[in-house]
Amino acid sequence: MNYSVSEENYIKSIFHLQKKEGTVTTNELAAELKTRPASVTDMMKKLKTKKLLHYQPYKGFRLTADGTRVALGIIRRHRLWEFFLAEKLKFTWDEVHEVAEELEHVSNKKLIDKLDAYLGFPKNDPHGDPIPDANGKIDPGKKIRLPDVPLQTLCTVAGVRNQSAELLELLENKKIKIGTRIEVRKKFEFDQSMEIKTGKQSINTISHQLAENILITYDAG
Amino acid sequence: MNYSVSEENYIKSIFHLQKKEGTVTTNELAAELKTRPASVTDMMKKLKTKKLLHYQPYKGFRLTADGTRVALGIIRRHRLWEFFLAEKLKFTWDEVHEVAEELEHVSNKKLIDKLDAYLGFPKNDPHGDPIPDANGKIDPGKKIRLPDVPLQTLCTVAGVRNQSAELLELLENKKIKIGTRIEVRKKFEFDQSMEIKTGKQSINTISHQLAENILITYDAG
DNA sequence: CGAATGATTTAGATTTGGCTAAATAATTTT
DNA sequence: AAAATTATTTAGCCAAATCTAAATCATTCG
Repeated sequence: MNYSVSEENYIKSIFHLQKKEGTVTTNELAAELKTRPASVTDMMKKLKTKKLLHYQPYKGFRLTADGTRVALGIIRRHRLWEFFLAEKLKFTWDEVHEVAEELEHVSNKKLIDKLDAYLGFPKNDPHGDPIPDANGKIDPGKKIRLPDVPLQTLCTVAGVRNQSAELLELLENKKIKIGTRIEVRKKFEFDQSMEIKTGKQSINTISHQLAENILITYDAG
Repeated sequence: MNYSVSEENYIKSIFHLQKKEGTVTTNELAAELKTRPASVTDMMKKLKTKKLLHYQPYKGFRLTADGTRVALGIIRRHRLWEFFLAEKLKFTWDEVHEVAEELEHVSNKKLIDKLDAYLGFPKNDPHGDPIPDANGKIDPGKKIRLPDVPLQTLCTVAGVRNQSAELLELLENKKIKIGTRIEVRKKFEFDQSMEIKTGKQSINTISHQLAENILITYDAG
């Protein structure tokens, strides 16, 4: 139930990286944490035994539901402290991150919940990022249809507009499901089809009819 | 310039123990920190090389001026957070200590000075203990004459009421100087002489004339 | 396809803080 | 003053989190 500063930093980094990539590699994480790949492997084994991680050697990793819950707790603490530092202590918005990096590891739940109340249950930190509530829920952004997403912007599949077997079959074929990270690379004027990148690398072309039935949000958390 | 959580806890405990005893022993410190004497010895060696401690093997230890400065910084952080928790987050006074134990190790100076300002530069924490200012100074209690001190109460010699060679000779003989910890054990009605304990163990009898010329404070910090 | 390249893991060392057991110093008792 | 007791230190281990170097797996390119 309680994690070391080091474990928390790993969990947090994995959370942020997998938001961008879906799955995280050893080298990516080592670069992010300014440590060595060998150290990452050691920690991954440890986090796997704690059931916070899906991890197969050589295959990258992603957080389990438990891991995600832990990550959201850390992010909640970080962003609440950022809000406090900016709002109450008059730090400028570019100073808050560094200080919050230290404060976020104080994980007393009562402290954080009381801080939240004291601050008036803010929805966003000074950088505009959403603050998870005491249950780890992030106020979901509005769902919008894929054709309305700007180019080169990362977003996450949040739902579909109908449940027909035909649509689901197509989605399955294209490996698109709830939670898949999508970036629109090109929109073709001729037929309104679009080229999208899903997950880490696969490039796909989808029709306008399909795109219209895919709902996304910008911040799945 | 930056110390580990473990080092800080040792420094803080030594500070508090030596306030009571003048000098601190290995076993005392081990009991206080719920660790083993052997671990204490290891840490003492380390803190000595960092010049925070006066330490001769088998002879106990006390903080150097540097060590005291560090200790006051930790205590400042602890007590400011306690004040914040009670005053702003509505923790009860008996809950604040435990949470402040964690927050005190976040040692960003700007954070603490801004917190101090935000709180209105409080002089005492919710337990009534004095909060050192940004320079490590504690608002000194009033100096009072030794005969006015209640029995069995620890206090610290803060000055004398005259500078005569005769008085200084006597003080030297009784090993009483500025900073000496004193506790009054008995007061004899007959001649108003008193029995005092100085430092760790030595018991002394001093005359009323002498006692009247010794000034003390309750909290030397 | 198979070799080269790059990513990842294994093996072994280091640092920090802690532990136990044994040795030694200091103090107290007889 | 010698013996017994208590306090303290030394010696040798352990675990966490890191590192470097070497080995191994996976992929890509000629």
